[in-house]
Amino acid sequence: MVEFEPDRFRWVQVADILRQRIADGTYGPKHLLSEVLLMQEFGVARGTLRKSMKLLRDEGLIYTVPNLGSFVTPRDQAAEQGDDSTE
Amino acid sequence: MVEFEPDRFRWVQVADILRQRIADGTYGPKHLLSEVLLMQEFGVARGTLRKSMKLLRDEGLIYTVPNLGSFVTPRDQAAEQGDDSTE
DNA sequence: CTTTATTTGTCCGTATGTATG
DNA sequence: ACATACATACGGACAAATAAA
Repeated sequence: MVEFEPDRFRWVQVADILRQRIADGTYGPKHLLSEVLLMQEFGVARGTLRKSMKLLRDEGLIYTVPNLGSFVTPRDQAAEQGDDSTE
Repeated sequence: MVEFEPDRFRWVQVADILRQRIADGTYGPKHLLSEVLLMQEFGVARGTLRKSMKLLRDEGLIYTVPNLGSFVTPRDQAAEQGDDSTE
């Protein structure tokens, strides 16, 4: 459960937590940011979470594929070159 | 087509109708409660119908098998012995 | 074994209504 | 009047499992 400060808007606090997780590396480039899971985790409504997601999307931290999900934007796409080939 | 009262939520009214049909015997133990068919019959969205189904499932009136369908919970499982349908 | 159809599970996008500050 | 926050309700789209041909 997440503690929310009454002074700051919830959707701002949620966005702040998500932003930190992205910077922290908790959410990798392939991590799915599901609205349903996140709204359950934070205990907020969908509209609230979507507002947070919109902020992160506006910042370029995540990108959303309609009917699929939202994912973390890779910081360096070129880094994929030197990586594997097993895929 | 089903008439919905504006005062009560649709998913509650749908659940009420389905509950009555189960008690009525319209839906037997082997009857498949298809989401697609029911949403077409009641003229509601899938999310609405799924909410009604969740309520009935929570009440124990129906059970849902993933990727298969939802069925009416037999009141008396032993009754299946002496009872057999033309199927 | 492959294909097709059916069904549930889950995802996002959108709009509306209600309550609160 | 306005923004926040929640719940309801609609729609479309994709994935996975099951059953049947």
